[in-house]
Amino acid sequence: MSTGIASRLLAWFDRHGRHDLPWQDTPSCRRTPYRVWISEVMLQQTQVATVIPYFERFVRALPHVRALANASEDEVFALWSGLGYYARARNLHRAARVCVERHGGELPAHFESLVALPGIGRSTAGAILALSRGERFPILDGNVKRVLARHAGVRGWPGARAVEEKLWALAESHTSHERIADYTQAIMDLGAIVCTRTLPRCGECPLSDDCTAFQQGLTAELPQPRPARALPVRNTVMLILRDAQQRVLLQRRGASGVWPGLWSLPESEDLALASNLAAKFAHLNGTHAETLQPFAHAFTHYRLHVQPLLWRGVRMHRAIADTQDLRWCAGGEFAHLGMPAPVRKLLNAIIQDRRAPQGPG
DNA sequence: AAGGCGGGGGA
DNA sequence: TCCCCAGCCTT
Repeated sequence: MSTGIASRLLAWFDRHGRHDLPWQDTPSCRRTPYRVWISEVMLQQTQVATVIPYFERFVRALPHVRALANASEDEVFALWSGLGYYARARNLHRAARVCVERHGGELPAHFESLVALPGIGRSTAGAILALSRGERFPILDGNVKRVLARHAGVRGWPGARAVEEKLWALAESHTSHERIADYTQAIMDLGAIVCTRTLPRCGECPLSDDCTAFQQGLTAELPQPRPARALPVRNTVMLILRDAQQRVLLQRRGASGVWPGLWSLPESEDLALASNLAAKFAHLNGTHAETLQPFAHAFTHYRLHVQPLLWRGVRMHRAIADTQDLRWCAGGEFAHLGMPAPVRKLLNAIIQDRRAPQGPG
C-alpha cells in the first residue's frame, strides 16, 4: 500500500523539483505575495521558460503593489508586451489599484478578497495563499489537472463542469497538511517535468505505484481532450424533378460557397417553399412531392442536413431547359458530370430503385 | 496545423 | 449556466 501522494511528492520535489525560479525564495529576494501573484498570472497561459525574463523585468520595474498601481496602463502593457492575453495585464493593473484603495496597498490575505480581484480565480487565489503564506489551499492548473486525472483515472474532458468538480475534490483531499508551499510547487513541477502531456516519464514518477493511468496503460488517453465542437447544422431541401423520360433536372452551383461549380440538385432553404420553387422549373401536373429519407453530410465546418423531395412525371418548362446552369439529365449522363458525392449517391439510389427510392443513408 | 491554457464576459 | 475568447507556444 502506498502512502498518500503528498509525502511522495515532497520527497520527489526535494530531489528533482525546481528550486531556483525567480519567484521562489532566493538569497536576494523573499517570496512575497506580490511576486507570487505576478508570476501566477503570467503562468496562467504561458510556460515557465517564457515567463522568467518577463517576470524579472516586470518586478524590477514595478517591485510592489503600490508601484504597479501608480504605473500607467501603458507602462504595464509595455512590460507585458509579447506575453499575450493582454487582459491579464489590464486586470493586474486594476487589481493593484483596488488593493491600494481597499486593502492598504497590499494583496489581501483572505481567499474571498483575493478571488474578488480581477484576474484572480479560484486556482490563482489558492496558489498565492499556498505559495506565499503557506496556507492549505488547493490549486488546479493544467499540470495539476493532468496529474490528478491520470492518478485517479478520471475520465472526461477536464473543462466539463462535473469533471472539474471531481478534480477539485481530489486536489483538496490530496493537498498536504505540511510544507504547503513545497507541495504546491511539487505537484506543478511533477506535471511539467514528469507527467507531461505526451510521453510522460512514468519510470521517474513517485506516483506510478498507484497511478490508475499508468497501471492500466491509459496515460495517452487521460486527460481526455475537449470533445470536437458540435458542428453547426444547416438545412436544405433538394428538389428531384423527374420527367416522363426519367430525366432529372440538375443545376450548376455558383462559384462561391460549397461545391462551387459542381452540378447538383436545385435547393430550397425552406420545406414550405420547395413546391413553389419546383413549379418555377417544371409543370408539376398536380403531383405533390414524395418525401424521401433525409440524410446528413459532414463538412469540416458544419453539418448539412438534406431533405430530398421527389416529383415524378413533371414536364419541363421550355424556357429553363436551355439555361447554361440548368439541364435535364438522364441517368447515363451523371457519371460525366462533376457532382458532389452525396448528391451522386442520392441520384444513383433513385435511379436504381424506381419504386421505393431511398436517400443514401 | 492543431490544440492547450485560467479567467472574464457574453448569450 | 454554459460557451467562447484571447495570443502565444509546443507538439
